[in-house]
Parts: sequence; structure tokens; C-alpha cells
Amino acid sequence: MNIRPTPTDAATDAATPATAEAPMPLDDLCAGAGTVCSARYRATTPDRVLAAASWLFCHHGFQATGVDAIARRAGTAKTSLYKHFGNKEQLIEAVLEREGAAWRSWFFSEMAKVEGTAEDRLLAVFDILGTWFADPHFFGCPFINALGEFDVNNARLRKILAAHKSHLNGWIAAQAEMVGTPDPADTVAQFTILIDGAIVAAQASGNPGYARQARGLAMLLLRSHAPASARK
Amino acid sequence: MNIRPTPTDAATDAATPATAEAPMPLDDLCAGAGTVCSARYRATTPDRVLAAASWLFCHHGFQATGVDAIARRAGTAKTSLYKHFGNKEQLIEAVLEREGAAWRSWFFSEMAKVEGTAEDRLLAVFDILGTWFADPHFFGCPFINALGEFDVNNARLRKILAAHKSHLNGWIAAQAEMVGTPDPADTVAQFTILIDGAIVAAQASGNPGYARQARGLAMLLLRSHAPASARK
DNA sequence: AGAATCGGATACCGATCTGTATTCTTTTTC
DNA sequence: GAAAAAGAATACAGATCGGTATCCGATTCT
Repeated sequence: MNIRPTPTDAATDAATPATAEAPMPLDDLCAGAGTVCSARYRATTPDRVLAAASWLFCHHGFQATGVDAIARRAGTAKTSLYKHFGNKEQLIEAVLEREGAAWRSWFFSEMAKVEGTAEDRLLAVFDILGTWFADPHFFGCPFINALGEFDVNNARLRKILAAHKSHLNGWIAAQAEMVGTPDPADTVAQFTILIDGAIVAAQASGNPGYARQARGLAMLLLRSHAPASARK
Repeated sequence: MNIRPTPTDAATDAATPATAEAPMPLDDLCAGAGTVCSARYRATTPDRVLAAASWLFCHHGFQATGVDAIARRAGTAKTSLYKHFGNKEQLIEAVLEREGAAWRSWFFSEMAKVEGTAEDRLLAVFDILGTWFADPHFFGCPFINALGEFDVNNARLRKILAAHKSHLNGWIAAQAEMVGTPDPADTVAQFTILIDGAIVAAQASGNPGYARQARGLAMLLLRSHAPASARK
């Protein structure tokens, strides 16, 4: 058991194999980093740092990842990293904010492909989650992971988390109103449970199938009120 | 924002206020540590260490908690800690195992008070979760928190996690068979989503009400098959 | 061409980390 | 009461942490 990254990870953690040659391409830098990949950062130094930090944070945790390792993987100097982000805390915040933005961007672009009613869209949430879970390098939601790692009383972090959640929740509430659920706020809370539960269950088990189970529960929920009406 | 424990935490983190006097009573040692409290460790040195480690791990995370801080809070010497647990990894494993055992002991003792059918017991799961969430020092499930903090490929940790989950899942499966759900394995998976989702949602929001929402979803699920029959 | 900015390389600082060695005191056990 | 085990106190080792200072090369802009 390893708290720190295993020795075998060194090859993938570092962008270059000890001998400095050409820097790792961006696509490789964030390979298997889930939502990060969809961001397609431009190849500026800050972007490379963010991509490298995302990968390492998600694979080894925030506290366990050192600044030196991030700079090494990004193929940049620690000096530059600090020049752009100030300190590690602000880097973590920047990573979370960009992770959230990248995830939402990906999610809603997938959702834009869905045709049908608001109910169809609400159910499609879990189909999209399923493709996320099926990524071989799926590591769970960075926000949920950060939730357990940092102190409970961390205002800045909880603010970033709340902002991310409110984006999705606002959309769900709008769909719920279209469907005509008796209390959209309740629907949002119930979907929160289903989404977070599916994420954690999939992460813990490595089984993407929980997305389908959550979808089944959501369908049950939507069918429970309004037996056949409420279509928009 | 503080990654490391805030300076103001020092007063509660340390068992003694810098000047070594009488060691902190065990009840205070694990005050507000949620499930740990229910364990009621005996006052031996290993037990004190486990209680102190649980409290600190849950409040500040595993990686962010140093061995020195654990020994300080336990009112013991670091030497004794290492004599009993070998190293920090084994201490973490011991803490998780004991946390799991304590939680299950508490959970099933609460469940023993529930009268009624298997369906009633399955719904009572969320009432019990609700009392857990309502603890002012509720910090989420230590296993879920550990999931995000440690490396994905951590065999020992995942084994402990799986063992904990299988205890609860086995019980749920038994109840599901009594109720007569079409596929008990499906029911277990769906309850996993509801339970984990409620835990994470309550942790993220600080609102214990998610237990009730999850209970509502569970009731919907149980009522969906077998319209009026299947009582045992 | 000259100036200015950006970024890489390296060494370093103080603090903290896990873990150990040593010494002494207390408690248990026979 | 003596032997033995357990624990406290202290200091320390080696490594790594976050963060900074300095220097130098390359690029860009006017």
C-alpha cells in the first residue's frame, strides 16, 4: 500500500523520463484525466501547469501531490509556476475552477445532442454520466474528492464547489419546471443524490453500470407524479 | 484558505494546551468524531491513539495529519505509537477498520430498535442516516473521503473498503429478498446509490435533510414493484 | 538593434514530514 | 521487593515540503 505515489508511477508522473528532451504533448499530458481532456488547453505555460496539476491531483490527491512534481510533469520550472499562480492553494483553486468549467462545457455539449422532452433530457443526464464513468481513467468527481481532503471550514473551496453545483442544479430546476414536477427544489435535491451517489458508487467499484441504475431511479421518480400528462 | 489546519485549530487538535497536564478524557478525545464516539474505546494506549487519529483524519484529512499531531492529541509519545502500529500506513488501515466496525455496530444497534417488516427496515436505513447527518460534527463517510485522497490502485485500502461495504450490502440483500424485489442485486446497487448520494450531498451542503429525500426515493423504489403484496 | 519580458535552471531556505535511537521513569508481574 | 515490560521525553536523521533568490538564455516588441 502506498500513500505516496508508487515508484512505478514515476514514469507516468513525469513528463520527461529524467533526461530532459522534448516536452510532453498536451494530449499526453492530460491523457486519462477525464474531464480535463475535454478542455483542450492551449499550450501556454499556465495551461500546461493546469493540465499537469489536474492529472496529478486527481490521481494522487491534492495534499499528496508536490509542487515539484507538477512542475516536472508540466515540463516547466517551479519558478514559472509560482509566477503564474502565486502559491499552491491558488493553483488548487484554479485547477478546480477550470475542471468545473471543462466538465460543464463537456456535459452541456453532450446534452445539446439530446432530442426530446425535458424528461428525456433529465434521463439523458445519466447516459452522459455513464460515458464519463466508462473512461478507463475515471477517478471520480474532483469536487467530491476535494470535499473529503480539505478542512470542513474552507470558505474559498466550498464557494467554488457551490458555484459548480449551482450551475447544474439551475439547469435541473429548469427542466423540472418544464416537466411540471410538484416541487422543482425537491427534484433538484433528489437528482443531486442520484448523481453524487452514482459517481461515488462508480468510483468505489470501478463499475460504470451504476449510471444505468441511477437512471432507473430517476425514471421512477419522474413517472411517480403526473401519470401520463406533463409533456412539454 | 488553509490547507494545513488553521492556527485556531491547535487548541482542539492538541489534547493538552501545550503544557502537559492530565491527559484528555477519552470522551473528549473523540468528541464530535461521529461514528468514533459510538465505539467507546477502552483507555489503553493503542485505543487512545486510534481515537485521536480518527478525529484528526476525519477533520483534516489523512495526508494532512502528521504523526506528531496524533501522538500529541492522544497524549502519548510518538515512540509508543510506532511500537503499536508500525508506521502511518498501518495506522490508517487500523483506523479505517475500526471506524467501519464502530459504524456498523452503531448502525445495526439502531436498526435493532426498528419494528416492522423488511420494507420498514429498509426505509429506516435513511432515518438512521439522518441522525448521523444531524451530528454537528458530521464529516462524511471516512471511506468515501479516503477514496478520493489515496491512489486509485491501492489494493489494501480498497480491500478494507470493500469489506465494509459488503457487510451492509449483504444485509440489504437479505432484506430485499424478504421484501421480494425482482432482483435483490439491483436493489442493493440502487440502495448503494441512495446511501452514498445522501452522504455526499449532506456532507457538501451541511443539510441533513437529504436523508429524508433519499428515503422518499427508496420508498418509491420499493413501491414500484409489487403494488400491494409482498409483505413478510 | 536594443530593450524588455518571459521562462528555464539551480541552489537554497526554513519548516515539517516519517521514522528511529537513546535514556529515564513508571507500571505491572512474579 | 526484584525483574520485566511499557511508556514518556528528547533528540536526531534523512527526506520532502512549499516557496524564494539569482542567474542566464530565448523570444518578442518597438
